[in-house]
Amino acid sequence: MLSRASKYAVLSTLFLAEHSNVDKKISVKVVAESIDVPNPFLAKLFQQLVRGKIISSTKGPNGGFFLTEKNRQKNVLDIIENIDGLNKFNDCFLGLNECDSKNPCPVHFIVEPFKNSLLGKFRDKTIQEFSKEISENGRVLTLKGLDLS
Amino acid sequence: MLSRASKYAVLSTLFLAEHSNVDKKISVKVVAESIDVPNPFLAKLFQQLVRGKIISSTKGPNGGFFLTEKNRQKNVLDIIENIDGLNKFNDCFLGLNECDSKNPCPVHFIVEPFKNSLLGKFRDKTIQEFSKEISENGRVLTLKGLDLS
DNA sequence: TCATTAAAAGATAAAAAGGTCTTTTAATAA
DNA sequence: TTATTAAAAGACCTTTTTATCTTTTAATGA
Repeated sequence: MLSRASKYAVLSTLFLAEHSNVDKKISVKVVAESIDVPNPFLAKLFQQLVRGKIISSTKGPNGGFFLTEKNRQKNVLDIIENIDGLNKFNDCFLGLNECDSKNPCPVHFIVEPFKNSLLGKFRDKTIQEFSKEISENGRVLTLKGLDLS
Repeated sequence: MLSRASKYAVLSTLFLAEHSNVDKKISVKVVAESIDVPNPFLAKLFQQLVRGKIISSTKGPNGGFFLTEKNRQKNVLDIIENIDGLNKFNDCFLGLNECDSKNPCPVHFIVEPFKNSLLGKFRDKTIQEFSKEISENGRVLTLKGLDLS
C-alpha cells in the first residue's frame, strides 16, 4: 500500500509530535534510533518533509527537527501525499487507467467504498489529535525487533 | 497495494476465464496483446500461475493456457496469494512487526476493519462467478491506453 | 570571528521489482 | 519419426526504491 518511505514519514512525524516542540528540537539520529529506521535514509526523508512543510528544522547547535503548531494541524494524509503522492490511493486497484463507476474494473465496486472511507479517516484527525491519542493509549511507535525473514 | 505482477495475474486469469476453456486454449501472446501487458513478463507469470494451479497449460500445436472447471472454483484472493503472498494484506499498514488489537499501531483500528472486509470480499466469489459478472456487465479488462505520465 | 554543531545537498551504492531474451522440453500433426 | 508449435526454464538487463556517504551551509555560543 504505502512505500516504506511513507511509513517512516508517518511514524517519525508522529514521534516528533509526541516528543518535540519549538523549544525542544530533536536530531535525525535520535529519531532514527528511537523508531529504528535507517539514519541517512530518514535524514533524506526529513529534508523532503521540511520542504513540504510537514515538519520544521533549524541548523546548528541545539538545532534539529520539531513540529510547530501549524505543522500539528496537518493530517496523516498530508504526510502520505508529500512522500507517495495521492495516486497510490486514487489509482485503480487493478491498475486500469479508466476505472470509475461508469466504466468499472472487475473489483471496482468492491474496492472503491473502502478506499474512500480510509481516505476520509486519514483526513479526519490532525497530527496533534493523533499524537494525543497515542500518548494516552501508549501505542507502538517503533519498528524495533522487526522480523526480516 | 498489489504488485504489478499481481494485477496482471488477476486481469489475465479473468481474461482466460472469459475466453478460454479446455477445448479452446489461448497463447500468452494473444492474452498479452488483449489485455495490453508485456508478453515475456506475462509468460513468466503464467508459469508461476500454472505451478500454483490457478491456471492450466499444454505445450505444442493447439497448446496454450486455459482454465479447467477446478481452476474456476478458485477465488481472486488465491491469485493474489500465489503471486504476492498474503503478507501484503496481513502486514501492519505502517510496517510495524507487532501490531494487533492488544498492541496497535497508531492507525490499526482505522485500517483493520477495511482490510478484513476487503479480504472477505475477495474470497466471496469464485473466478467463475467473477467472470460471469464481467461478461454480463461488460466490464473493462485491459490496460490499453494507460496514461504513463 | 571562529570553532562547533546539526541540517541541506548531492553523489553513489545496493536491493528489489519489472521486463527481455535465448535455449530446452513436450505435444501434436503430417 | 520428424518438423512444428507453444510452453518451461533460466540467464540477463533496466528501472525504481531503499539506503549510504561526503561535502556544504547555516546557526549558535564561546
